[in-house]
This record gives sequence, structure tokens and C-alpha cells, in this order.
Amino acid sequence: MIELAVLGLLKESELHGYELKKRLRDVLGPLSSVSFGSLYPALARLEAAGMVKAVEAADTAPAFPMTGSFAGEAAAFRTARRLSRRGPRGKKVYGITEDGERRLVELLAGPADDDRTFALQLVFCRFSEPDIRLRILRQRKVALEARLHERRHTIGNHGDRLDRYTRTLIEHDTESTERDIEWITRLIETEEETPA
Amino acid sequence: MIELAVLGLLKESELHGYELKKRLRDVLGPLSSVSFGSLYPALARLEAAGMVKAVEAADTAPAFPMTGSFAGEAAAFRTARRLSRRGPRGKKVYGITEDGERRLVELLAGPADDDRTFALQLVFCRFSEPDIRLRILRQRKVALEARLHERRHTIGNHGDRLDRYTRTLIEHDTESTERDIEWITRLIETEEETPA
DNA sequence: TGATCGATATATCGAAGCGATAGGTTGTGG
DNA sequence: CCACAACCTATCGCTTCGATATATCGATCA
Repeated sequence: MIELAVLGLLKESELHGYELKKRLRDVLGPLSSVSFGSLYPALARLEAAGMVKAVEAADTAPAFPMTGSFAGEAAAFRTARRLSRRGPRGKKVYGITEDGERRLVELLAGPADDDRTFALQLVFCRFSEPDIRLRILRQRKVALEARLHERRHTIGNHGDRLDRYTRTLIEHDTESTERDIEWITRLIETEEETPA
Repeated sequence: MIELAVLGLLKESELHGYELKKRLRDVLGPLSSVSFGSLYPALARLEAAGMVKAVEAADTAPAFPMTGSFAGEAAAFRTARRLSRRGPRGKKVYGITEDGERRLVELLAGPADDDRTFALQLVFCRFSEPDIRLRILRQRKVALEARLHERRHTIGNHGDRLDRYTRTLIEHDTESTERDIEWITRLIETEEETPA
């Protein structure tokens, strides 16, 4: 999940952790975003696997404002030392590698176990071929239809035994899924009409 | 999350783990259900905390359908032997304690961080007072409106910079949230009309 | 000037969740 | 009688989360 998110965003542009999280929040919504507790370990994992690498920060702020004091000078020096692979203010900027790009294509074509994974596949599907794009959408439709079928089954079995609140919850959920299916169906049609 | 689910279900009736999971799946849907890897540790935690306890399986199936065969009789006998704190077939049946009931009321009134927690609060809200029920619904509405506001904000900021797929995703998500708000609004109205 | 505040940024910890898997039991059909 | 599916409990390794620690930068204001 996070793997796909990070690789997709880094394919767009080089970023550091904090920015990565912000972009992800915009796409996925404030909920269902990722936490730092997952993001930084994930970045470390990906770096160890050679799919991302820390890049020279294109350091757009070359002017170190001199403080005039010894302490200031010393601090500036210390800061400068730490910047071999870091941008200003200790930022660590990551970029995607060729291995990472291959992995991204793999993840885009792979199964979408949960809603968030599908959302990410859709957001980054422009990095894959048209036939893969269609596959993603069709797989999603199948998954949604299966979900709907199970819900109807549940209602059919013990719909009358359920209390008022539970019943309205399940009914609302069912309607939401129906709308999702209509939406994805329209997406598929649009995609099919699009010239190759 | 799981804590609320287990306590709520056990307040309804005494159950064993496997059955607990099945009921949960019916309510929450096949996705967003809980796995055994969370359920059994959670049951152990709750038992250690004295909120649930293993009960004498009240063996509600007094009528062992006689098989007519000797093998059937023998199997039934063997089964009957093994039942100290377990129901038929090694099932471990749990019940809720008084501490557990207090905790349940607490969790019902508490904040619903994610969608699943809200779903559970709604399903079990019949175990709480009418004013708490209303509070749950209103809190949910506030949360949904905040979500909607953030989404609109995102679109307003960089809606034009987003690619086709991302934009349709966010738009669909926004519409879903709007429908959720309409639904919860209707629920609140119904609840307010209900005589105390 | 400096004091403080909020946003930016990296990182780690413990708790809790998940998917896979491995057991063991019971009922069913061949 | 056996094989097989469904039932049931349980644990392992890994991922994720939420909270927290730490530090820097920029702006506001006394």
C-alpha cells in the first residue's frame, strides 16, 4: 500500500518525507492517509531494497545567512556537514530508481485488496499502459459487485432479525456500493472510448 | 475498535470466537471485518482485563440429533467428556462481565475516529441512552462535514493541476460524503422525532 | 534584540492490526 | 471407512498507527 504510494509520488517528482505525506493526504483524504510511523520505515525499506535513493537536494537556497557570531558560524558549519545527501534544513530528498519504476508498474497491475490500494492505482494509472488501466477498472468493478452480492445475501438471510440501526446502516452501505459501481462503469466506458 | 465490537456482540449473547467473527462480517461487511490475528489476542486481552470471561457452555442444543448409528452415539459421548469450560467441539464460549458492560457504555459514547468505529457505535447504540444516541449521530455529522470541507479545499487549491483520474476520484468521493451527510441528517431527524 | 509561537521536518517506540498458516474437530458424501 | 469440507482456536512475522521526542525555520511582537 505505502509502497505504491511512495513510488507513485516519487515517479512524479523528487520529494522528502514530509511533503510526501502532505501530497498523499490531498489524494487519499485526511483519513486513510499514512502516518509518519509507517512512512519513514517504509522509505527506509524501499531505500534498502534499492527502489528509492536519497538524492542531492537541488538546494534552491544557496545563501547561508551569516550570523556573525562564532556560535552561529559553528552551527552553520555543522549544518553544512550534514548536507551531503540532504537539502536545506536537514531535508532528505528521495528519488525513484529504475528498480523502483519496475516495481511501480508491477504494483499498478497487481490486485487491489482494499479501497485505498485501488484509489492509489487509479491516481497513478497514467504511468501504465491503456490495457492495464482497463484491467484495474474492471477488477474494481468485479470486486464491488461481489461486495454488493454479499450484502444482499446478508439482508436476505437475517434482514428481518436485524435491529433498526443495523438495518439502515447496511441499506445505506448497499446503496453506496451501487453508486460506486455506476461510477466505475462510466469510467470504464470513457476509457474504452478513448483512442489508443 | 475490536474492543467495542466484541463487547457489543457479547452483550447481545454469549459467543465463541469464530461466531463472533461471522457476525462481525455480516455487520461490517466482508472487508473491514476483523481477522483472527486480531480477534483472539483481543479476546485474551479483554479476558485478562476482566471484561469478558469464559462461561460454561450452556449447551443450548439439548437435542443431539441421534444418528442412529453406533459411531454417532460414540462420537457424541466422546464430545460430552471434553467439556469443562468449553462448549461442544472445543468451542470456548465468552460472556460479558459487569466491568465489560461499563466499558461498553464508555466506548459507545466515546469518539469515533474512523468509519468502522462509527458503524459499530451505530449497531450497538440501542444499548445506550437516547441522548447518547443523538450525540453519536451528531458527532458523525460534524466529522463528515469536516471531511467534505477539506475535500472542497483540496479541489479549490489545486483542482486544475490534478490529472483526470485523480480528479474524478476526488469528485466521486466528495459526492459520496455528501450522500452520507444527507443520510445521517435523516437519521438524526428520525431520532429526534422518536418519543423518549 | 530576543522571546516565543506555529509550521516544517525526521525519527522512533509500543501497541495493535493483518494475512498466512498450522493445528485439531466434526459432519458429509462416496 | 476414508477423504474432504467446514468449523474452531491459536500463533507468527510484518506492517501500520498514534504518540512522542527533537530540532530548525519564519514570522510576530514586546
